[in-house]
Amino acid sequence: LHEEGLIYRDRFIVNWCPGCRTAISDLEVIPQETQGHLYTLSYPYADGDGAIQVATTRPETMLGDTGVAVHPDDERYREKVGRRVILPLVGRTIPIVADPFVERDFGTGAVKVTPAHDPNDFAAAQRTGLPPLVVMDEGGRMNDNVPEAYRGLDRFEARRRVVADLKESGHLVSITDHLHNVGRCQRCHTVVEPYLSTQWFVRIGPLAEAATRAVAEGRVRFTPPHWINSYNEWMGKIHDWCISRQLWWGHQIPAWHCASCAHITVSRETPTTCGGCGRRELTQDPDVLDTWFSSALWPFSTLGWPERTPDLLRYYPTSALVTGFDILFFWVARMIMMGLKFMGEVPFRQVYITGMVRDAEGQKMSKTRGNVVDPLALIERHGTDALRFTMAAMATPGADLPLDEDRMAGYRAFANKIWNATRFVLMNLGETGRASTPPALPAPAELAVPDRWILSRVSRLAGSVEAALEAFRFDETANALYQFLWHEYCDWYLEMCKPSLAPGASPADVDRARAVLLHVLDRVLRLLHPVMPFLTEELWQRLPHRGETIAQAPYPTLEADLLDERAEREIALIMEIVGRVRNIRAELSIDPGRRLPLLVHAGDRETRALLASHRDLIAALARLERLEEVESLGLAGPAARAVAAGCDMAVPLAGVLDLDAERRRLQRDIDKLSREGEGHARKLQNADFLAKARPEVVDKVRAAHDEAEARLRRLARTLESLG
RNA sequence: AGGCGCGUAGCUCAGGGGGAGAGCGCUACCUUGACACGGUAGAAGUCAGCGGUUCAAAUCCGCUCGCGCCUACCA
Repeated sequence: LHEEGLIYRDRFIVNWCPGCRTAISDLEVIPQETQGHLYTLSYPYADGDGAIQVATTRPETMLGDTGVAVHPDDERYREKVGRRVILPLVGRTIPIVADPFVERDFGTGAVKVTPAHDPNDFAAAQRTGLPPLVVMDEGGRMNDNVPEAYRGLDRFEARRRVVADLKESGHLVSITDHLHNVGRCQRCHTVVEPYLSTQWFVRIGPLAEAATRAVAEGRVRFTPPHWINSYNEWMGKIHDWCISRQLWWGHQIPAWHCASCAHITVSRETPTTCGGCGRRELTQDPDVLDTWFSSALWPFSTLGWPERTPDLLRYYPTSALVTGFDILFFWVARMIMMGLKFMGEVPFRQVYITGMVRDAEGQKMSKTRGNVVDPLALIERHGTDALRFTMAAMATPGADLPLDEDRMAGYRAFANKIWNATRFVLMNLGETGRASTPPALPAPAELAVPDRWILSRVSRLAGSVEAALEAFRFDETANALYQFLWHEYCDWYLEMCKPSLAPGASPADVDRARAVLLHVLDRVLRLLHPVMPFLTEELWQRLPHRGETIAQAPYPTLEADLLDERAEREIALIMEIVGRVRNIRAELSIDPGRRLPLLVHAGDRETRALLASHRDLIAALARLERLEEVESLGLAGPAARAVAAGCDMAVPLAGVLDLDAERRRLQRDIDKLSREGEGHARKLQNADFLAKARPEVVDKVRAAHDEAEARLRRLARTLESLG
């Protein structure tokens, strides 16, 4: 970079931390809104009466003033330009100059110029030829360039003394409250001082331009993409980067100073002679590089660069960088710059910007801030996997994630649920559990509908998980796994399996159930492994499995031959029937242990066939005494009624039916259906809707409307029959 | 000062032009041989407000209010 003129050494205004006694970059200065004061000072003209008034928030810097500036077009001061004023307390005479950087509307329209201690003043001084005068040392104390009374004083003590003395001498016009941003050191919080010193800089323009282009061309993609705006905005107004630090830790700058001449030798190897005069009295520059400069090289420097090692060739560029937006400029942008510069290619194809974990007050957690929640304490309370799962579940792209311990507790319960589900499977495996490899999945023809249903569902799950991971949707990944494992596998499939595993079940049923239970559990554990690595490994090892570790087991993908829409439809209807019976039981306060008779009138042949083949399953899930298919429900007598997709149902409750409760229950269902039906009807009566909406939407609404109406009629009749 | 994002159930948050969702919490009942860190059923929202686009808006657009963040050399 130095050979190409992209690194240079210059005497320039930098951000200086008097606490750390080093230069820092723009990014390391944290602006903090602070209630301060605006001091208006009066500088008398050297050649006659009167004075010019200037305003400042840092009165101590007046000791380093070498001029006063006004706007060239400001009528009030036009004839003052070129005159001289006497700097109070110091006695130096300094000129009044004109420069367009002055805001005519602010303060008095005249500004004191302290080139060595203010970036604007420095720039203006370079344009107008005012000399810089450094009045502080590296620790922020006034140096020997100020009158003796102030020498050695800390800058804030000097401020008090200067103000007091100006007041005394009549040069202080006013003090007003003033809210402004004060820059503080990111590391030690000391107020940063703009300070003239000699430092090394990166000429950032060409590097930033290439990096901006790479992102614009899509060679690096951002997730979520809106971060590109921030990236571009920063790149657009970037300043040269001060990379030298007066610190001890870091890469020492490979520059050697000659004791005899002013030449500086910059070299990869330690030079033996000065590149300027050829003598041998060389000392290496004591400064080190900004740690972020070294970090910018990380994607290739860690892989053996500048050698073209096999690692470098294979892993550069890498596929994705996962990181936080707080180091988007510090690190990500600079890795792109340096990667393009030295490798001729971006360092990564994708940047996934995570949300920021925040504390209970919504504050960013950081080591510097000291408000970090100890992850070990969270792990102690909820478990490692629960913590990790929570992070994944909360990771909506673009949103922060406030730490929610209640939610984490919920995911600990989920981990416990998985543990118990696996325990159930293990205790039902019999000799299958002692086999070294999992049993083969039976042929589809030998599988029961619930088997085909759960296999179809887990295959679909693998497909959604893959899509979610591809899109960096870790929240969708976690939620899909949670929903499937708890509410499909545990709530329904395990319950559906129990009859097949009960004593007295046929050996064929037992084998079939074992094989499917294991297959699905194995798949879901693998799918879950990236999000709950410890639990899944522990459980997987206890199941019959192939391979050393679940981490190396193939990641499941959608298996099209396992998809079975018919089985999914059938199970959905079974779930609805069972749900209706459970609702009747709960709403009418019927003893949960009591086995109920259920009369069903099927509306079509398909439903009739379904009922016939799943009589035992429905009876087991709904805790029925018997399931009876009837031609008509009219003769059922006192009974709780319900309608499902393809059938009407009645639970005869002679002698115990609470008619009022039953009426309320039915009425509530009717109300709900009516609201739905009205919404649909309104649309279907709207000619514009029928004409302009997409046909499939119209069809969908019409079907939903007809279904709602049909159910509504049947429910209304039922309610009427109650009198 | 510019830029970005967010306001959806009591809480924490998904969703995102056509049926308002999840977890936790809440209510009722249940110790049923995997699991009470559990089960079943249920209550609960003017999707911040106003206006616009559209056959149709929580969803798109504009404005307002509130909150958060980033960037910035007004002394």
